[in-house]
Amino acid sequence: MTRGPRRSVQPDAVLDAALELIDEGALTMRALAARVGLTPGALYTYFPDRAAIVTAIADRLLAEADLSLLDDPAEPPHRRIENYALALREVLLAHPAAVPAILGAAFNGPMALRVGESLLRVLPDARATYTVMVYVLGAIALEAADRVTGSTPSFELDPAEFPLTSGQIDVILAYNSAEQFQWGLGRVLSGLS
Amino acid sequence: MTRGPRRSVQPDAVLDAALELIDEGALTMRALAARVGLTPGALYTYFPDRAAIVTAIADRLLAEADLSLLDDPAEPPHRRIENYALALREVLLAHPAAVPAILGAAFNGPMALRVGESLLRVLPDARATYTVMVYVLGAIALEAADRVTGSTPSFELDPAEFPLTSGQIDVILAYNSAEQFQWGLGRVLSGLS
DNA sequence: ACCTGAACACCGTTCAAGT
DNA sequence: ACCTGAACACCGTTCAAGT
Repeated sequence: MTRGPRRSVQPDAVLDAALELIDEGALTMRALAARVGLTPGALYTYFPDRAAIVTAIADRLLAEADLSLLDDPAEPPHRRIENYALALREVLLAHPAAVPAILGAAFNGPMALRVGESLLRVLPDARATYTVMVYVLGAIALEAADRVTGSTPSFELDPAEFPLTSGQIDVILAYNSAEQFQWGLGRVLSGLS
Repeated sequence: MTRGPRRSVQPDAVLDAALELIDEGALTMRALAARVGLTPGALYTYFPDRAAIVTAIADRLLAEADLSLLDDPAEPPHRRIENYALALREVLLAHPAAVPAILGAAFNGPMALRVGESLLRVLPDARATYTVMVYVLGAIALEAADRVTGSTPSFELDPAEFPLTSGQIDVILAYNSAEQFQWGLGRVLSGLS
């Protein structure tokens, strides 16, 4: 039914290259065109503009986390959410520089709707579902920001001015861990019960 | 002690103009220079680069939320956090386009340390404090993203494919409200008790 | 120290023209 | 429809030269 290959590259290949460039630190139309062997102008046959490429990547990343984890009948509801949240964290933190775009397009893409619907199946109160999404996306966004900036920046910390912060500095430096992520999610879920 | 005015504009005036331009949708060094009556190159006497301007703005916005709300002895701990969180939300959502920068520089600026220390005074467990920050900043980031994109985009929603989403569409459209923000924060805090 | 003018090395996007 | 080549209207940053 589909016509033969008229384009020299597949749209998915363009998105692959675009994600690579984001991971490398800078996505530009010119670099993207060069990577797929095209002229910059030719990209506008594939996507209307740069923003469309970014939101397409956001939706594709969202699709990489296994949504069926939320429907696993072998697990209790809270654990299903935990499993999916951890999977999503893994997928998104593999591409920290792409995370801001995901936050930006969080509820626009088709995949976001599917995630929301699946979450509602296990946590039927929409307010509770939204609270979970806020926690999960917020934690991932903060971790991602930390990774792109280059982790914690030398930390000039005066113990006299910041006694409590200094006293728990070991915990604070461990903020960005799956353990802290999971601990907080557990507290959030318990507060929603 | 300080010398007389050698510069034609104050650094704070540069930041004011920069925030204006962010609010208007695009901060460029050239537009910023024009607004304060300088040549683009002259800006590099004030700030080393564009990124420094953005993080300075982030820290200044963070400073606008009244931190003393966290130490108000007339209020119980949870309500102090609620009051501060609502104040911060108000300050940041007044400049939604600047919010991503705040997320990015969340823990680097001097003001962020002060916020953290104050939070630890009312919620002494660093893990709990971080969980609250994740919720608060996550909620603000999602609301801000929604505002810059231009609120909810026409919403093509098939009730057959997304029955639960459709059934609570009224709640979902009210996601971005101080009420939802406060409700979720209450649940988070109760989970942390 | 502060500022200008001019340059350097880039951007995203458009569009006539070719196939 | 897809693609090239070239242009348009921008960027951030640097730097000699002036005050």
